[in-house]
Amino acid sequence: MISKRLSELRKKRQWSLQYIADQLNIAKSTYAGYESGYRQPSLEAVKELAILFSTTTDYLLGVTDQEQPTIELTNAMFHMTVDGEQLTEDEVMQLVAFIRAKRELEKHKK
Amino acid sequence: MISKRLSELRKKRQWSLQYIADQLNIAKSTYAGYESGYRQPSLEAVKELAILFSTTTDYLLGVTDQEQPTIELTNAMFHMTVDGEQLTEDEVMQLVAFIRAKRELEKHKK
DNA sequence: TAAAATCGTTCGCGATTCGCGTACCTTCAT
DNA sequence: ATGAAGGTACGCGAATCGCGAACGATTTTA
Repeated sequence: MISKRLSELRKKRQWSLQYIADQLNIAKSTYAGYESGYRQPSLEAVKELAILFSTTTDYLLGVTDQEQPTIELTNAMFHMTVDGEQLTEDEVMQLVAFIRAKRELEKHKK
Repeated sequence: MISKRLSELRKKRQWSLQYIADQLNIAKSTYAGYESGYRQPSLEAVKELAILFSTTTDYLLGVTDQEQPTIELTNAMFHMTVDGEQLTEDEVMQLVAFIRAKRELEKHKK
């Protein structure tokens, strides 16, 4: 799974094997092994690859299928900030109400 | 890092080493090795542990320090939904404006 | 156009690390 | 006392790692 993900991400960015190997300070053949599935990267390497590709380790490992996480606002089991300041539960609910009202309005416009 | 995280999460849930080993179908000593730092779990094990603990692999690996992800709304590099429906970039910006205005108002109330 | 560089792939080697069973020590309930 | 359960530590064989080297195919440079 991770081999597929790495291959996709690298090609999308048009990076070479050597470039990534240099970023992680490993041999080209080592990284090539990750993509071919011949080798498994160390946990540390997985971590660095996620950062390099600006994605999450969950995506690389196949825990999730989305390169960037999708958040359902009505699910309050996560935290959000605006300008670095935490949103309260109330504020999240107000946001949801705001979006719903706005959509309702647009539906009637048509 | 992962050893520390695993140890914390397990103790918080008051689970035994044996229980987790059973869930992952590995030996107790194997999982114990993960917590002591004597061994590193396979990528597959990391994946399963994240699911078992209801957290993310990013947290286990120390990419992030939050058990549940925190999202900065002004960073538009992620996706959000309300009632399963994707928010547009415009809508996200409106939300941010809404929160900022609300906070400004509250600041003046005091 | 010839030479050199870059790219991706594969393989063997030595070294490292894995997963398991086992043994050991505590604590607690029988 | 005895046994079950939790946690820790270690040796062993097996599996896997990371690296350098070699290769053919393109692309770039001289």
